[in-house]
Amino acid sequence: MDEKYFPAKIEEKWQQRWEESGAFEVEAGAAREKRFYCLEMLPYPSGFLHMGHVRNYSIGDALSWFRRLQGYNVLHPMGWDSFGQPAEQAAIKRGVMPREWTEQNIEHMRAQFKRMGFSFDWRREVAAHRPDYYKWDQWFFLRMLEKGLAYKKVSPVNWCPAEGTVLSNEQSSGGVCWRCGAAVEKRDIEQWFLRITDYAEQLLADMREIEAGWPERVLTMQRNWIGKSSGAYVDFQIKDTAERVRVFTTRVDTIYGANAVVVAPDHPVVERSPVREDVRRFAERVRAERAAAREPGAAEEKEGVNTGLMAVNPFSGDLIPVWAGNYVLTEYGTGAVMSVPAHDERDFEFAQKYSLPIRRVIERISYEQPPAERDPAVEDQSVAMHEAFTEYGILVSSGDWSGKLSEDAIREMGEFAESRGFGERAVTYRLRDWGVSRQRFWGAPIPVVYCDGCGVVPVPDGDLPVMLPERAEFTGAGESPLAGVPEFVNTTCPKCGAAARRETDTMDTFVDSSWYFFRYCDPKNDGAPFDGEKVAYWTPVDQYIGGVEHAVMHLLYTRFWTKFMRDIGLVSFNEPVKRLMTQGMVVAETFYREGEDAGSRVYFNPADVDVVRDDKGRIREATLISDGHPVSVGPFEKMSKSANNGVDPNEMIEAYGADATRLFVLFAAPVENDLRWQEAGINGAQNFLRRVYAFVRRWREALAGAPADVGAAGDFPAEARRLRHETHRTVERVTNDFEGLRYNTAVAAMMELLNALGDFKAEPPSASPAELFAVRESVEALVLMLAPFAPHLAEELWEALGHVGGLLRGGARWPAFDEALARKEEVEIAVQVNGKLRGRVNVPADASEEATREAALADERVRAWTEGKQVVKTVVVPGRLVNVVVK
RNA sequence: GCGAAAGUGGCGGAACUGGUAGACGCACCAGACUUAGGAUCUGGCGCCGCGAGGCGUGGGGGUUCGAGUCCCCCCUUUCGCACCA
Repeated sequence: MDEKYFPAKIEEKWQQRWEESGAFEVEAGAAREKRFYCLEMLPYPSGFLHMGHVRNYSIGDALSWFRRLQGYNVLHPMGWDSFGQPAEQAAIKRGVMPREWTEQNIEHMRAQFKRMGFSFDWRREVAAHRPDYYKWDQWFFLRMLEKGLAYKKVSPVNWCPAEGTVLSNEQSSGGVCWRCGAAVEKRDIEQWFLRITDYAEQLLADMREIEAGWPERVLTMQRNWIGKSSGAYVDFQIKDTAERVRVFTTRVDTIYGANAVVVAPDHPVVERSPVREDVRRFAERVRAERAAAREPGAAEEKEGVNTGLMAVNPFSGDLIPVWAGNYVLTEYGTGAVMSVPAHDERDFEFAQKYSLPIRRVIERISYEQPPAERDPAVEDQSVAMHEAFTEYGILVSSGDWSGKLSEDAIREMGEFAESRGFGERAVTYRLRDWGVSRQRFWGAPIPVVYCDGCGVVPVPDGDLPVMLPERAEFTGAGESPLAGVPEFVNTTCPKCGAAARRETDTMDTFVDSSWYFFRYCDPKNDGAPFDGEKVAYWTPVDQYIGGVEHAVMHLLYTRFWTKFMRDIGLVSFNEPVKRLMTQGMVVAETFYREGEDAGSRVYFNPADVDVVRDDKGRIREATLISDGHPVSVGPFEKMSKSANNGVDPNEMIEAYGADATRLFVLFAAPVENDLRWQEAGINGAQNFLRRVYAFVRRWREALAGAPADVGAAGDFPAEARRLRHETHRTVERVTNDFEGLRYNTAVAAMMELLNALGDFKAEPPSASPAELFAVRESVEALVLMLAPFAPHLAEELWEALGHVGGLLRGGARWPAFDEALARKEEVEIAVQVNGKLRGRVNVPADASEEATREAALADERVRAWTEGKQVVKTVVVPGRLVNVVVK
């Protein structure tokens, strides 16, 4: 053992050993109950590891080590979400082909992962861009096509007219092209969709199965995203025409209060309007305003135009006007609503603005007096209504329905509409079908062929994969670069053999990530996406770890994909992930000064900047320490691959070692909190490791002579008993903390144990067998518990303590704790007088209530406070406190 | 606007089902060892007070022998949804 702790040396040594021994390579085997699938969201191979990655994978790696040491067969794989735009951007900017660029990045990042010492089974690596992977994307697509779950429809995309190219939502944010600033248009193109809406109900209902293991917040977001809403369609006849306008409402019970039908500005019924030119101009203006709006979807002031059309309320027979309104969305429901200002906030606002009548038809249920029936002849019954009454209640002024409760009326009126043929009860969802077409090069080609004679023809399974060409023209303009590769486009029809054209759209990269973790179970299979038995052994995933930003997209898609896989017999469960943990972001304080060149900024290392904060913790002033001059201050910025201000993990590894870096990110904050990166803290982590190292080095030789079992150790003196108690208590705490991924407190507990070891009085050369036993037991437990956080050092110390074969191959086991030893022998009891802490007494842990009370009352300080007072009562909480109430 | 979560020292954060608030660490202060240290070790470290003691978990009220924890009102922050009919 070296005199000092040299992380680089130790880490290199063990990374090599792990590689040679295949320490992290696993196969299906053992009992299913003793297997554990630990999964972290796979990264996009940008080429650089950032602290967010380090955090994400340190969390999973620690859990994997913990389970392995507990004797589980642990699958902990890694792969690459390697399709997607940045590779095409690199091609446009630097002329390097996407495949080459991606492979280089993967090489680089894999090396970085290895330097971090993450315990991945690299033989199982998958990468979305490799044909042996995307072949199965295509295979799944064909299965969906067979089941009618994949279909084509015309749908609007964001289109930059200046460049003639399709943009993603992100690229067209603010309604302008991110590159040239031209106003983005909506253009209709035919695109492929997957019918996720067929699964809307299941996606909601099956949340029951994962409620216990998923963060409430994620489930809520998914629930909102799916947006189930039960109500009814009702048809309003348009007077003097054969047309009907269908509206969707959840509150059909309020229909007698409808003062208008309001349609979206581009609703087809507008064609019938005598003032359709006005409405068209209105629609145009609304569209323009939306495009110019800074935040898309932000609420605008309600506006509308009276179309001059009249509609018949099918329940009451009332004739009401048809308006076009900017607050009615084309995309939701039927693009038309009935406006009931008395009982809907938006309609109320609209009615106020245009002075439309407000008719109250729902009253709060009152048990004292029956609701007042209002005179139906009087239009404005908004007496004392300052806002809409949106609760359920009792119907009034509603013809035969008056007197009914909202709940009953909603059901019965829906049924009534159905029986009369002017409506139906219905459930709608906000969830849309999943558009998977991308007019891009770097994605899995959609495996269909267009033939003049046969139409849309699926590529036969035997012809998969439809390979991406190696090269293409990348200009950033026009349609998918694939369309410019004749060898790709021109093919023959699989059905009739005639000349045909391939689909040039590729799939959304979320397709790749919807099922990748099944492929890890059987990554080399070339006859099927995976072997059913292998997947049955490993899945569902026991613990999934990733960022909240995937709460709806990825995590909803993968649930959908799993249900589809179940329906075609590939898996036998409903939900792919039992437990989900969403870790917080790593954020960095960045400081910059505007540079010489316009728009350029000079960044400073946060460690060199002295900060003054206000009482809210916000930065008020920052001073560059090196030269004492003030610099301007930036807000906290998210450290991410797109930000060039991140902390480079390589620098951390070089300065402190991978072990200290890992330990620190897990210790610095609870895993679900955001972590503000402050380099100052990391030396604390390194210091801890150094002290563990020094302790082992000091005791190593003496411990070799420690008795092998308790029996041989003899009697334990008080101090050794105390140490054993600390050891067992710490093992208990750390073990429990692991179950809840509470790494910060687990590390704190280990630090306490080291402090206890440091306080241990005996010196190695003169320690008694019992003392040696206690120290050895403690140190070994500490080293084992350290393995998930600092695996290199743990291996090194485990070896130094005389164990051979390494932690995993050598059969080391997570320490067990003895319940009895984990309990204290003697406890400190707080003594309160009238609820105020006045003293502390020590009593045996098993002291009776009476004995505890007596000890408390006998305490000198307590007596000073109770002297001459009457003791009204005493409350004794065994093992905790005594409260003496005096008067 | 609606919904959810959260407010604890200078900072990150502990505190099991109501029971000793501030574990552990960072930063800071003092001392030791050093030619030196941004290394290491020892001690201190919520606020006020010389002290006894008092105050203290965003603010206000309540329940209780006892409240960071439970209840009510308010404030602030973060996140999500944002005209979803």
